[in-house]
Amino acid sequence: MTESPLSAAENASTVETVVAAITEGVRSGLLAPGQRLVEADFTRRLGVGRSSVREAFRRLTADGLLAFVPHRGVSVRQLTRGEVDNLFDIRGALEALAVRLALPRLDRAALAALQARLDAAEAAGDMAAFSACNREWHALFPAAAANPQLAAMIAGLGNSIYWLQFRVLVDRDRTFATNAEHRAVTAAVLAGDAEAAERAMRAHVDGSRRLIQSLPDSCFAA
Amino acid sequence: MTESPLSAAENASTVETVVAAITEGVRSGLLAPGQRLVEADFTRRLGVGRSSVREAFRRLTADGLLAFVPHRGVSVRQLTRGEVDNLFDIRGALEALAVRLALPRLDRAALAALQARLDAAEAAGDMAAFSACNREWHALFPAAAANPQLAAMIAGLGNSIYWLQFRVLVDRDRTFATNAEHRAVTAAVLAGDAEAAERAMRAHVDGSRRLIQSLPDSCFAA
DNA sequence: TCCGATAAAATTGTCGGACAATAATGCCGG
DNA sequence: CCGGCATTATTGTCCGACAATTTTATCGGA
Repeated sequence: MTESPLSAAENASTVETVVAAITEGVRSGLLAPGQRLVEADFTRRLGVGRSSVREAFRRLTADGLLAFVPHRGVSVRQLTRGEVDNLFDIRGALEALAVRLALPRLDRAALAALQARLDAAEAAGDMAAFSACNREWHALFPAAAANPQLAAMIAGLGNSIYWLQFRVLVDRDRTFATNAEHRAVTAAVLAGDAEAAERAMRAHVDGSRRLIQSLPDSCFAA
Repeated sequence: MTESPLSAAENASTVETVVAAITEGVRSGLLAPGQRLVEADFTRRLGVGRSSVREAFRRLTADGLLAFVPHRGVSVRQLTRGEVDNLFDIRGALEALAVRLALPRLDRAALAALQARLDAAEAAGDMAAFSACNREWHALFPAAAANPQLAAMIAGLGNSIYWLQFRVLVDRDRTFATNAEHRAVTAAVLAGDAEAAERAMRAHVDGSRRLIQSLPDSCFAA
């Protein structure tokens, strides 16, 4: 997870270099969703052996970033509308769990951090800053939950739907709605009301789901 | 996911053969938890190349069955008490979600199947049969939920804690308790009460958690 | 004897080549 | 225009090799 965005050929192993390169390509849009990735391509362009490329492919497949079909190689994963919906069901349950687990463990500093991200998101000028604040706010709960496996799962879900994230959030109304939902969760957390916090987080995930589902068919796989 | 229990060397690819062999070894206890697996060992014993063994290792690592450390290879995964507890938190949330999603989709046949597994579990003579019925009963919900990703996640969690399963359930009292918990979930499902069914499933998972946590330290990793 | 440092062995990480198996592509006759 | 066949491209698997790293064995000194 979370490598430095560029220059990955420093202290990392060869396969991690490849993993970083592909991740970068997918996130930057250079590798389009559904696009097929050919081993020989990467061996040449990156100057590494086939072993490393194949292992990187497999690792990214396990992470949900690539899709693998026997005898046909891997391609940048693209989900159907139904699969995205399925993932949002799971995400709702896991994020709610993260909030419930995190709540009794949030100290004064963590609560302040929550509030800070909220304020920063509201004050953000551009979409990149807004998106970054949101991600950081979301990550605070899994981090505080003292459950690394849960955090990894939530991060994995985020990977799977990342390619959709930067098609939305360009909507001014939605930023306001998102801020409001985040405020509702934060308020419940500050009040120490686990039930309400869970409910608010589920509602927030559902809001995000509805937004994503409103995208045109062209954003999804067949 | 879900391979045929035996005779895996027939129509499958080489790496699937290796995967099946290792899975069998772990499940049968031939490969003890924490035991290190050496590539050269399997290349010789199974008569396959290093590529296949390495890929099988990676695939099983992604599945949670093996643990991987760079430059030190893989070993049969063994979890600490805390990690098991973390997984049970996740499992509770996901199984509850599976029940909620499955409930409106269970037709007459599925409900009958639920009841049948329940009855079979109560009538089971030996532990193996009892355990099998329980697994089948549990699997009905993810299957009916029409959410393959959720089913895969729950199956993965099951893999991670499988090595503990056959250390318990040797307790006569616990079989009764398990049956009672399963009956409670089934009853709520038959009544169409999603809230109660979710609660009952959470309670069941927690019962299983308590049982596992009562095992001695020797069953867990450091 | 016990301990730490060094040397040897074992194991993994990566490369390159090779070939069979399978899928994708193009050609050609109908 | 279409179906069947040959060609090509790509993946699946094996092999051998060597560097990097870890583990084990050896040995000298306190």
